[in-house]
Amino acid sequence: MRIATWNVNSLKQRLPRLLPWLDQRRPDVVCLQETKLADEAFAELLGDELSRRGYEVAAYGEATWNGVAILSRVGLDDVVRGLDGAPGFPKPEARAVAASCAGVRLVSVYVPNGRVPDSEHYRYKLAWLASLRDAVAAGPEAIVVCGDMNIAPADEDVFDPEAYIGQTHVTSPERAALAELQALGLHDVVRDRWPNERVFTYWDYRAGMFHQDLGMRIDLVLAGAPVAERVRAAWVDRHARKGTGPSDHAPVIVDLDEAPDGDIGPVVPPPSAPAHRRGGKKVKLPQAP
DNA sequence: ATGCCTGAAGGGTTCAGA
Repeated sequence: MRIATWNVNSLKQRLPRLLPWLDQRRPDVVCLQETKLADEAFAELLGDELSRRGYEVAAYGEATWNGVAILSRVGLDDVVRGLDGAPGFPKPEARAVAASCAGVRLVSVYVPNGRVPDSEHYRYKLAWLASLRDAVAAGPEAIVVCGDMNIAPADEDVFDPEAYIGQTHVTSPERAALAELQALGLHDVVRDRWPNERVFTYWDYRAGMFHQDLGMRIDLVLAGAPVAERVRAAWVDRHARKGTGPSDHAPVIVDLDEAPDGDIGPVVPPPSAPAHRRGGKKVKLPQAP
């Protein structure tokens, strides 16, 4: 079974990239973030295109901002929109949707950005993460939390740790919240597979950051033990960040062995690992206002 | 000068993103 997660930064704008990508990579389950579409608009925009490809859809969106979804062609049951008891800003935002697909509980999440440490937005982010932790703790072991965590788990996950000191995405409380989530038994399957590689999932659109490989790894696939032990491949699809009209995030793709009870999905070999070197030149970061 | 790109809303510009 092939699982993918992708922050598409507007489904409407990304349609010319999403559909060919679905046909090329043929994921069985796709977790999307930043769809920026209300559910009716989602269905109208790509309901037909997705059902033609065999996908069922669990969308949880709103106009303008946020929005998450799960696409599955291996079953889609017990859909839950939002997180129980999660804070809003001030109203609940469309940042989590869960569904069961071929025996795996999937949660597609778009964690609040946080903006500036100690701001209201930052406290909202930490409170939201606490709700996510509680939801995962109440869920099954065969769970995968996928999505844009808006946290770089370690200094190795940003292109220049010194430039990020004091910035959101790398602060201790954020990393501690992520560690709490992982302490429930979730494995960061991409880092586990590539412990010493330079691996990013997000590159700012500006200043040629992608082409210099100056990015961050903030989109994660966190798998419970029964799923993590089935991982056969876990990689970032950088190809999807190239060319015309890309999202600023690349998809993360994870292939699982068939489940013990015999779920069989397509098996496609991953591309060879990129020969990136560690390090990179320093670039001045955009400063908060 | 510096939010350098991109998307969205709404209005002739501003905010948000990480």
